[in-house]
Amino acid sequence: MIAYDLNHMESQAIPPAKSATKDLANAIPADLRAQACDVELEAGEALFRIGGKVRNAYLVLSGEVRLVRIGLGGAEITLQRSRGGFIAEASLESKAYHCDAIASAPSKLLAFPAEAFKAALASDPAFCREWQSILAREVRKLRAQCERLGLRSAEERIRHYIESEGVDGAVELAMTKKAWATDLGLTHEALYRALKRMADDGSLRSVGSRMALSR
Amino acid sequence: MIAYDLNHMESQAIPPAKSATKDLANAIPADLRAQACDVELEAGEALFRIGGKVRNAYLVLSGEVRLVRIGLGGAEITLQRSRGGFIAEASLESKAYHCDAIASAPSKLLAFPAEAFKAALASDPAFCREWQSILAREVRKLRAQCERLGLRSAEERIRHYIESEGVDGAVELAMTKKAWATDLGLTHEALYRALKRMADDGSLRSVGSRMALSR
DNA sequence: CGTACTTTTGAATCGCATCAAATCTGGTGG
DNA sequence: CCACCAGATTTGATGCGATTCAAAAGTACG
Repeated sequence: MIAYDLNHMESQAIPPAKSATKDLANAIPADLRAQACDVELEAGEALFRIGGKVRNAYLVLSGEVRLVRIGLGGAEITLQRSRGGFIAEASLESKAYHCDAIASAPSKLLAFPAEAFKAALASDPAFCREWQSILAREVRKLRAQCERLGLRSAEERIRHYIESEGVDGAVELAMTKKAWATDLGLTHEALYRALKRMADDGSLRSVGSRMALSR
Repeated sequence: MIAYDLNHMESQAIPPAKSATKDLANAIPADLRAQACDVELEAGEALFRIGGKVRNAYLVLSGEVRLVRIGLGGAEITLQRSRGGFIAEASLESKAYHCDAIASAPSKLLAFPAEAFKAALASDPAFCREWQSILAREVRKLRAQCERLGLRSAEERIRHYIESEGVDGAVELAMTKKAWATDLGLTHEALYRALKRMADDGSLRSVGSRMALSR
């Protein structure tokens, strides 16, 4: 039994699924949906372990699940973190898992039998198209995220986020600023300060959770 | 006509396609492959422009192509950067492009007619599966990359890279260290210094382009 | 054998992380 | 309704590590 770093555990329940997750659930054919099981995990509990046989496709409904591998020095390496949406879908093709999946907060998920999932993909052209579309959207979002994290300053990342996720230089944040900071690869302090600087010099107007760039 | 930031232009030709790109090309059915056109771009040249009709799926063989949007203040926002592999594949579903595609180095690509591409996906189950598998791999790679860029120190990113991209705590780098630094979201100086520190304290052994973690 | 680029090292600076602590806010139970 | 609590939001002080600017040495290739 491996002890996981408790720094990554959220002490409190994480808000319910985002709307996007609901869309995902709707994309699933009824007959496949009927075969899904509910899974509930406590913080720190494992969904699967490295070497385990791939039996299911998992959809995270709420909470947070991380894919983790233990490195040489015993340090843990997070490969993916899901707070809604599919997790480890790339493992569907493998026989066995190449990492551990650990809930870092109390989480609810849906488990679809892997065989049924693959069969549905093969036999249901609409689902197949939908699945490709889901993957393609995910790829686009992740690429933008990588570009953003490659930027050096807090302000550049904020601008990039608003310009790429928002419309016309404005976004309605769907999360707390603290969570946003994590998404941007910043500490919350750095984010607050950068926002203040931008508000002060007039390049950003912020009302509640709506952020709009100026000029 | 929009002038693009020349800082992002590579003055020199970028090495030929990685082996992964070759695999991609092989995944494409012969009849689709036969319909592909070669495209060559000079540095700074546009592959397509925002608002343009989506006519093709593009595979970058060599060089570098960036998807770029111009923000409010005239600053450019890079959404994706491809140095091999498909680019803008998420746009296949759209009618028109929502960003510009600019070569930042002399580049060669293949253009597949979008209709033929989609038809092949629909009619060729093997290609459809292969395409899903390509997307899933891409998703996995990008998620690992995002996790890596979220790490705060150069050393952590190096460890993460080696542990997640390599085998048994060792990788054979397929690029120059300078290019690696960009992948890691670091300046090349920061990478060289971090590598030296790690070599000095014995946590990394490096022979040529092979990097191995110790302990 | 010269040119272009990578690799390496140095010095100075700046921005972000870190540690601390005070307020604010929404939700809970008495 | 109010007291209370857990997080979120802010602000401050400090230090470290990465960026930046510079320049030298190494290397591949025509």
